[in-house]
Amino acid sequence: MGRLSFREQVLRVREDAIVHSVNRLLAEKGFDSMTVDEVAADVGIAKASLYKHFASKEALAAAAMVRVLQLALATIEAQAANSEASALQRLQAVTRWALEVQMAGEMPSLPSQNSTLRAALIAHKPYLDLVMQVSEPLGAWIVQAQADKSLNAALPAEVILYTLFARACDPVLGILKASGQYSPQQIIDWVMACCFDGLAARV
Amino acid sequence: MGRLSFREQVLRVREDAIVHSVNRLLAEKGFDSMTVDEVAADVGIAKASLYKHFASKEALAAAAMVRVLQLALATIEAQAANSEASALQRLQAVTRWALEVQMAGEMPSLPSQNSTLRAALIAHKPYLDLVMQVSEPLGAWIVQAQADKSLNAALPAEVILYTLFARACDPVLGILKASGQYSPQQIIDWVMACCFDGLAARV
DNA sequence: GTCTATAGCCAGATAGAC
DNA sequence: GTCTATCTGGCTATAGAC
Repeated sequence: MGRLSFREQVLRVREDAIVHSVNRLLAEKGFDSMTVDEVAADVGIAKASLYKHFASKEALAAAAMVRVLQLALATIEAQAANSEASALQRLQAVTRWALEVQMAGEMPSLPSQNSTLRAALIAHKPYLDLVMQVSEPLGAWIVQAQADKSLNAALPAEVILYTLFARACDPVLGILKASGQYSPQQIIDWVMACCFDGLAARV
Repeated sequence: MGRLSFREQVLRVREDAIVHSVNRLLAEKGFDSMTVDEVAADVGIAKASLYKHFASKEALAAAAMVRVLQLALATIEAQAANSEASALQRLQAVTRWALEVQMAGEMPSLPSQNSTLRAALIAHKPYLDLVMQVSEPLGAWIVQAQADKSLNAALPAEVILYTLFARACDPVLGILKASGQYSPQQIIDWVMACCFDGLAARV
């Protein structure tokens, strides 16, 4: 990609700041409770200026999702480059990364039930492309881990993939974090254990 | 409890119809996307009449939660009466019941992030009491199952309890159901396996 | 208690000057 | 592109007749 002009760099930095605020507010309050006024106040610009950068509240949410998916993709690529790790270890590393992001209050949570938001997301090509790019290597590792008998082969790969996505937003983390009794690391270890080892005892 | 007058019975039936509609709409659209107009239309009465029965939208949601918690309590009591079952089997039976309710589109899902709703719920004594009444026997069974080594004893009972509550609203069910590829029974079996056996293969 | 009609408010989006 | 000020629609909640 070519060099950006000064004006374009300024634009880029401002939009990054906006997306970062949206990300945090989505993680904290959720899409429905987050207001565009709050986003503007958090960034420190006028609401009308926000709308010069993003066409709608849904577009803001989509940008936040794109950002976190890009980070996920980077994590996945780092795991792919680690030739030491098994498929299961790679899946666990990516899952742990997602839990750490959520624990840090930076995992945007979108209501799967809001239909206008869903429509906006599936119409947003960068988002869809990234979902594909993320799902592909994860799906391959799942199949591989089932083949080497480290993942439950009785489950369709699809079910495992969806479960991993769902655990990235697992509300249990927020509840345990809010209780204030345990360290973030401890909480993540327990949620990882619930996910991969299950609640039932292992013999 | 004494007999109800005819008027009181009519009132009761109408309120049951309201709560049932709220329950379904909460499961389908979530609290924020559900409107009081929709509830009124679904019940077939005027919105103003709704407000004669329930003081606010939050009160409607609380009533729906109370209803589902009462059903959960009945399921728990049925399991407690079943002297054949082990603690783990009882927990699994209750979890399966919750998944079946969700699969039937009747598990109300409330956003944990909406603060006004949270405030209304914790101020609603019948709701809080039922949460306690449900948590108590479940907690006891968890401790018992950890003692007899059928549940993972390395996890705090609290973590397991919260995880079971979270799985009752697991979005994975909705995604798999929406794909239309699998039978409800099949989906529930898979989600149960993910929850209790974990994603990793058992040796 | 039920209805119709409406108040009141809030949040998403825009107009138009600079 | 940024701002202030405003529009607009939708939603919760209520007034008031019957």
